[in-house]
Amino acid sequence: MDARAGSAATPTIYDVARRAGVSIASVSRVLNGRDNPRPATRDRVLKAISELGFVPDGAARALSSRLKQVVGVVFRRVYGTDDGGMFEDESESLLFGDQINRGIEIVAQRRGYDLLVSSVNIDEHTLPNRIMTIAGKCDGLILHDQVLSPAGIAGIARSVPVVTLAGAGGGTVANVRGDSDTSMREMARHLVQDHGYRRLAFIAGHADSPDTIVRGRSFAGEVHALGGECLTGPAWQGDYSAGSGVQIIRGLIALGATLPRAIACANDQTALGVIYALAEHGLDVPGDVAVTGFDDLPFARHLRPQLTTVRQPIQEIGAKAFEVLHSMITADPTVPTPATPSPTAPTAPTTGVPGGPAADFVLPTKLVRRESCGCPPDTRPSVWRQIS
Amino acid sequence: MDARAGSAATPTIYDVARRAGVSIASVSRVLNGRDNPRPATRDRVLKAISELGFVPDGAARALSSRLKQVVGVVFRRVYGTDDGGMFEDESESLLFGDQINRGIEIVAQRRGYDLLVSSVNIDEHTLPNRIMTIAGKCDGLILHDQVLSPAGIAGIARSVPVVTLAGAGGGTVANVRGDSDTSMREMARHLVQDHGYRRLAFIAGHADSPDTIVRGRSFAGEVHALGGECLTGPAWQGDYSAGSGVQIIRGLIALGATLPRAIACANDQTALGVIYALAEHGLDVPGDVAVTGFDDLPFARHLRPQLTTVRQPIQEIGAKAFEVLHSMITADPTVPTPATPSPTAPTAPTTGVPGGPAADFVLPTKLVRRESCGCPPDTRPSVWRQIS
DNA sequence: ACGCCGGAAGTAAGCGCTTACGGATACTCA
DNA sequence: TGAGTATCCGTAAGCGCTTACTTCCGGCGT
Repeated sequence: MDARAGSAATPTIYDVARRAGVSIASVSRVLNGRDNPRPATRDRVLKAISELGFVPDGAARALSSRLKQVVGVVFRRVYGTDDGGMFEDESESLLFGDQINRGIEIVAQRRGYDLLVSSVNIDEHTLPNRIMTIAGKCDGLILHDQVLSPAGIAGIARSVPVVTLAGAGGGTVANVRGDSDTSMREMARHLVQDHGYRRLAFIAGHADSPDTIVRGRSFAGEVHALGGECLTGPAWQGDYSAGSGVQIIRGLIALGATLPRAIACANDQTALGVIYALAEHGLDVPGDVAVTGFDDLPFARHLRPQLTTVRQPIQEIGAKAFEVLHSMITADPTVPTPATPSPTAPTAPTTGVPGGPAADFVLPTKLVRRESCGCPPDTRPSVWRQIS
Repeated sequence: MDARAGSAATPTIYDVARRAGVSIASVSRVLNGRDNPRPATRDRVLKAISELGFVPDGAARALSSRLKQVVGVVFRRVYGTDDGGMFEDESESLLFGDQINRGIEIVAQRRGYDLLVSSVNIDEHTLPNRIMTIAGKCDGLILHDQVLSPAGIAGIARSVPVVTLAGAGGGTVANVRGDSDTSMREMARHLVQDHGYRRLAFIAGHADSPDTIVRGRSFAGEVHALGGECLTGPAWQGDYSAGSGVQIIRGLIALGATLPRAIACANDQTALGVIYALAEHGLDVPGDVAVTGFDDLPFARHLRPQLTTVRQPIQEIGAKAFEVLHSMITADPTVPTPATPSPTAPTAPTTGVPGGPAADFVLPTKLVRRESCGCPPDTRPSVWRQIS
């Protein structure tokens, strides 16, 4: 009456049960560490499991328990501006986004979750489908910056909890980001007041990235407030890649433009490109032009000159994103959140209220002064050169 | 008779069917792009789907179709030797392994598969469980070097197709790796014949990593064959981290040992550490000691001196691993492979025979001569900090 | 006109688990 | 000793899909 007689196929819980002489319920119980089964039974089951090399099927488990223990992470496949070779690997090379993923993974693991990662090419025409497929395979989604339009995000947030990174948040989607505002203002003050630069510029990242918008606005705002001048606009539009930094500087120089005394970049990679292009033309950093970054990626302090930048708690951002998502997942018994986002202050406490309104979590950042802004080089033996 | 009346929960295929006035079978058919449903029907279904924001459940789909369209990737969480700070981020920073994952991901995506990534701490006591859980969530596993003992690998390979990276292969598990032998012999020849070095050394990676074993043996073998001397042994045992390179050199110098004229390292990161430690003691590379790496990670050519190393087709290795795994998955109708591995030549053709014996795929590598071996420098500018 | 045939759509049987329920069994205590 | 109670374990009903099989329907040949 039962075809489950064979032993050829990968073993199922039925095979284990038969072999151990118990019911599938008992097998399931020992599998899940329930304490009902008494030791003797448990041992027989365990024995059968190992003899058969049984591995419980995650799909069946997920279907039955309504929990996949998988979170999806979608990030953008980067194709930065091509500068002709020097940085071609840099763009495919794993930086900011990957560090965040690492942070997510480590925390997720502690909760028994695994990461389903997927990079997307933003102008892929099947994008909606791709994201849908991914959403179907996990309990929740973490979306990096610039992978989906706000409308698209809202759409898929109808069926799966979603946390965005450096996004806008709103609706039922939560958002986690570093505090760009405070630190970029501090950066402006440092450059204008401490170093006395009057003519500065800001190189932006992807045009519609919330982070770059805040960074640029805060920086320029503070510079102006201090009586300085801050160049921005199309000529200063980059895309977060080193290549874009190179192109912008080369373009400006080719046009015979007078460079500003200091250039703040939307991120470290752009700064890397800028410094490279400047060196190419014999310009000294910070002697002729000061340059700063944002993120404080590991390579920032190996650069020459060491890069002044803003440290973001990268892994913490990832960790926070997971925690927020996790609380949405466990608190989600299908009760759609009433919305009404509530921006939270830096070092924001967790939403707390399970199922409560989605929020915007902003983590503190920190200005790291090194050499590229004009500060004196660190003279301590380099081995001890810590992050201060 | 059916409780599926509510509309609060996330919609299922039943909700879509009801709304479109068709059966669930039809919905499923349009979902899977079958051509049966006629346009009119299809449109109604599509409409219902988008109105409901329906996302098919991956677990149910997987359970029913016996295919999850997910491959697991397990890699080791690296905690290299601590050198006191300078390279602390390097180890958590994403290098070789991540590049491979990227390669896997891109190819997997083309086949509709997603990646379930999981890092493991090798001395975690729940490791077997962790891996089992992961295995249960995917159709096949790609195991990076050093994540599981050969016995452990064989065990889980009983229930899921497995491909190892830079492993040993054998049994039913396939293996993919770069050709360390040919290129390390070439490296030895270059160092001994072209540069005339007679006294060299090889710094190994993790003791039981197949790759480092081959690298060391081939290098030393060729050096000896050419009449040179090659130091190896405990004093030259590293762990693939920059920190281990630093410690080894410091140790040697502290002991007052006479350094060899050239040091070949098991990978680029180790070389980075070695160069750093040498500079620390005022030794010039390659003037006093030549140093070489392996992998050709992006940073290798930004080092100063630029690193002579062996280029591995990193992303290709990942891509190949996926392709091999994929063919195992689709050819696996539960028929255990008869074993008998058949080593394949470089640029190995795919196993071909579905369900055929597992194999060892070795991809070609290439010696990249830059400055650290003593060759003349490339003239492009470098903004990367001199390691000193 | 009738029976056939082909394609569209529906019915229902699982896929391999978890778990609510309830039956057995073994203890406890009056 | 018998009822009451705790424990252990088995039965069976899904979870949300895919798909083999069946039904239905309209057009065809003769």
